[in-house]
Amino acid sequence: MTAAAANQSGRRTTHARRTERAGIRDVAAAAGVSITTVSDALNGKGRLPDETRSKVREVAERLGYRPSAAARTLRTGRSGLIGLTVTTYGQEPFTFTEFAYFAEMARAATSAALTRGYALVVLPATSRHDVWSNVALDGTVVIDPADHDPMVAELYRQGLPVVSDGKPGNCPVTAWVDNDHASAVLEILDHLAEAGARRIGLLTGTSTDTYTRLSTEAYLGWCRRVGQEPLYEAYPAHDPCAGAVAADRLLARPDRPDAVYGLFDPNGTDLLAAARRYALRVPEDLLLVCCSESDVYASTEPPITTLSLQPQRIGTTVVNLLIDAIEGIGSFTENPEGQLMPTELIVRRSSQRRPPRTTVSAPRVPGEV
Amino acid sequence: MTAAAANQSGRRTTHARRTERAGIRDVAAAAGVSITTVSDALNGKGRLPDETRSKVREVAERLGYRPSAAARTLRTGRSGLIGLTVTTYGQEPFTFTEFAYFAEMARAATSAALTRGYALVVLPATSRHDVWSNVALDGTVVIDPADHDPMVAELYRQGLPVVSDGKPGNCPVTAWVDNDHASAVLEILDHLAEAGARRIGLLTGTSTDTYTRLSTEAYLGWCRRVGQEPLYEAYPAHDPCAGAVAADRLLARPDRPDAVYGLFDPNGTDLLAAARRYALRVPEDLLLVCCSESDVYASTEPPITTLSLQPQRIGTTVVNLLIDAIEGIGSFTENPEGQLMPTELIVRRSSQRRPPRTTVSAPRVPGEV
DNA sequence: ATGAAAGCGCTAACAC
DNA sequence: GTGTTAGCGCTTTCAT
Repeated sequence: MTAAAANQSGRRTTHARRTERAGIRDVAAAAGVSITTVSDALNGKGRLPDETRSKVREVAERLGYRPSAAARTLRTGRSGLIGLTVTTYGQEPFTFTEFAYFAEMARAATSAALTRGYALVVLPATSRHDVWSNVALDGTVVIDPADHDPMVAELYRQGLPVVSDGKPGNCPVTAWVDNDHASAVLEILDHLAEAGARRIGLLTGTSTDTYTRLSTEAYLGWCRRVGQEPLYEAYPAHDPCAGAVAADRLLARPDRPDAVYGLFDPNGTDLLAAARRYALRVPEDLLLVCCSESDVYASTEPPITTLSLQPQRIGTTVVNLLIDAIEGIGSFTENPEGQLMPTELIVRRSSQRRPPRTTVSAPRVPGEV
Repeated sequence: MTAAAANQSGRRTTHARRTERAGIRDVAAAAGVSITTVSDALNGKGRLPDETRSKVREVAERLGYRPSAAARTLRTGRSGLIGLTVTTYGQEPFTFTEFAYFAEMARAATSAALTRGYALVVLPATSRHDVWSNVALDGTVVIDPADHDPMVAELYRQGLPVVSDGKPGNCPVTAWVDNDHASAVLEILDHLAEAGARRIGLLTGTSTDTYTRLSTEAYLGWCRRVGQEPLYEAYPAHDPCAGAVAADRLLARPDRPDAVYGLFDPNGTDLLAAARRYALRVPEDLLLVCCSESDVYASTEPPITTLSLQPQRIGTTVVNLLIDAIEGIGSFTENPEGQLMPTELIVRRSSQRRPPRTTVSAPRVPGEV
């Protein structure tokens, strides 16, 4: 045993081993090497003979040694943690996963982070300040930042990379990713018009996030262009009851639309229920499209056409951009890189006046099995 | 300026200020106090005059000082981070939020953690080992641990508190929470029998988790008791397509059930679709109940009776138990505390042969508005 | 090829 | 009341 090892273990014992877990010094002492060698052996660094390396590994294993993440973080300045900040709607406590979009996006983001060796922490923008300051982040994903988002500004000041889901209004993000919401809406409106709609209504939200704003603007622009009177109802998107009421109101109007596009997830079922109340057949009397990530719409009666924003893709991309920024040495550009991701229109019966010929086999009935 | 301050700032400058951010020493120097005073002032500790306290706060604010979470964690042994481990089903990459149950549970857990000043990290049990060892956790919530779960054993060895969602088979958890799955199933079967069902079928899973096992056993026991031939189809619960097929198969049997309980979320819509294919009216020809947290079943045609496992409640409870264990000084008991949480049966039309009198107003029709 | 020593930035014990 | 000092457990530079 070297003098150093004796010294170290001596110090340990005098402190009456207040920690149960083995530390790097214990491993070094047990293996008869220095802590440097242990560190290098375990991290695959330095130029040690394979013999030493495996010896150290074996001893570490035997002692059940687990390096301290805290110490490593302090020393290297990297925590391996990235934040996911969800803008909470209204005064709701925490609406994460309220919409399937967030749930899917968060899942993909978590998954992508893990693949690259990072863990992901969900931290609502409105969290207690002490929570934010208590967790060491290497960077943050921000969903739909506000125009002059103070939190993004603060993160920027701290020198942390920030990537946003949703084109940022006026804040210093490293990169951003978004759908082309305007195009998506126009595609849907054209699709409905082609299916015979003459008066297309919109179920939209009252909040001012980019998605709602861009989509509504695109709708209004389209109406202006084709000379249709806008027919829409807006409601606070975070309130599911309000959504059902708004759907009902839209179909109760004297100038009732013959097609509706709903911007939020549960609008499809709400509109379907409302249509039933007014004895409107879908798609004969009313064409329906809804923006949603849920596959329940594949088996409603009738199945409802949906627009998917592909949150998995966005979540994955956003995280990878962030980790690139973290690992790439200061790729801070004054003008952030932005990229638009495609959406996917899944056409089902609710938006087609006459069902197209498909290759799908006819529904089985008993006896035909 | 004290000698110490001069010395500190001197050291800083010689290092050519490699960090941009202000440290505690900078604040101390600028405020003309020692770093201890800064620490105490900012953390509300020690016995400082309010004057000093506010002075330090002001200086810290002016300098944009943010304490280093990494250093604090290393020093105090507390990271303020708790893990949420999701058992992934089969070979699927990461099924978190696949079922609304997980999504809801995770949301509630995150929220509860934040309320108590902790952040939550989602870490699948199968994550790369380096991710696990890279994040300093104060404790972990484990969803549905396996019988002799190696991960739980490892966490226990590390001295970390573990609380499980789902009664643990044989592993050392600090506490656990679960629903009374057996009772819930019996309640549903009785409910269906009361509504006139003579042959109740079950849509169940092939995996061996506690939920599936207990529920299926309860069903089989009930059948034995009332003398009904068991009628069930099992499928890998993580595969939505398999669910639709299994639903179809169950209704295609020559000994077709006149009521079905589905253990997993999308079974309701699948069964409804299958019923339509076989021209079965719900609830007249087929009674339906499904275990789900989704409210789409309130507006299907007909609305479907669901069993809610109350994941929000479970998520909240589990996190609070964990944080209690973290903050309470070693409340490790040999026999972990377990508690059963109630489930909620939400009765809708799909499980009632004749609709009960309700106080709900009749659906509005145009003109009545 | 290996080891000694210097901190990372903070908190807490103790001295004044 | 306030300051000095000793580490928390690692990684890394530099010397050998």
